[in-house]
Amino acid sequence: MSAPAWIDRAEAVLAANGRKRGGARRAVLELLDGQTCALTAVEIEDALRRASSRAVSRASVYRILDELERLGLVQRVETGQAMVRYERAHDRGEHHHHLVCDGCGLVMPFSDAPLERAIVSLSERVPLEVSEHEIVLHGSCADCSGA
Amino acid sequence: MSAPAWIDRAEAVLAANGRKRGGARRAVLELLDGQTCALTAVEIEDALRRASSRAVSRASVYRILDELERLGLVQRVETGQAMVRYERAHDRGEHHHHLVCDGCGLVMPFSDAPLERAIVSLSERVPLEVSEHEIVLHGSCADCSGA
DNA sequence: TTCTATGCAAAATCTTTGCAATTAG
DNA sequence: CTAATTGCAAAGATTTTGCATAGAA
Repeated sequence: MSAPAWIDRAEAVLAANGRKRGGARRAVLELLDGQTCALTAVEIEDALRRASSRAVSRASVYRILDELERLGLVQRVETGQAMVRYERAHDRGEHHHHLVCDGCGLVMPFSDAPLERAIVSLSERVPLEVSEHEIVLHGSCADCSGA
Repeated sequence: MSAPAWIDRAEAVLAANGRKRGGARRAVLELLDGQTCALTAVEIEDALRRASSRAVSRASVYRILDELERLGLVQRVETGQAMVRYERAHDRGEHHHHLVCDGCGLVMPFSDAPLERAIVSLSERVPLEVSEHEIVLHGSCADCSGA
């Protein structure tokens, strides 16, 4: 899948921008590289603290995420849950969006080719030079619908 | 357009839920009814303070928006600009999404039938009982692209 | 009267900054 | 040695809550 390892590309981009390596950022990159969906800054901090990897201060998590976002290495995901979520920027081709259960807060990824085509087509007819798009479907997951 | 006046429907729903009328909420409803796109809580507060209408405290604006949202009368819009935006819930048929200029923060509405069809179709194939969906296209507006 | 609506100010959250110490190149 | 990286604590910004008063039914 991410053969050219996203994490390697990230390090390359960082180096190209005159950045030096740091343990905190490395830990964040490794964590994000292993995720299948978006995490909040707090979830990232907690995961790093627990997962033995290496604890990283809250402020650093924010600073690192902010920087990675500006460099296009991670993408913000607004799920309408008060906290912003971040995830690895997708390599061309793999691209997903999110399903959010308003009952329990569960966030799941999904992707749909027809939808992507509709977006691409639309992007050319709109008064904005589109660079990104985000789609979030809200509803009730199986567990919450049943309960 | 909104012949059955959204504002009247809102008052009806509120009454049906045992709510009493209040000047602050009325002012918020009137303001939202006249908007073509989403506003933040602060923008709403400022608009009311200036527009002579009636000043409403920040806390009340939040409480009112929160309540209107739970009753399905207004919809939250996450534009990735730190503050949540709110707008009148759309009557069936008219339904729009948002274009956000990451350069200047401009937010514009747009709608696209093919995209809506793709969403509806997709909603039936997803592991979530979908009740809402939100689409945000990010990019650079004419002014910002030129400059 | 009784329950809702509001304002004000304090509190809670999430995020950003300032500063000093550390570390990569 | 110089500039980037981090942690910690303080500061900011946005949103929520507690409490007392005013208002609608």
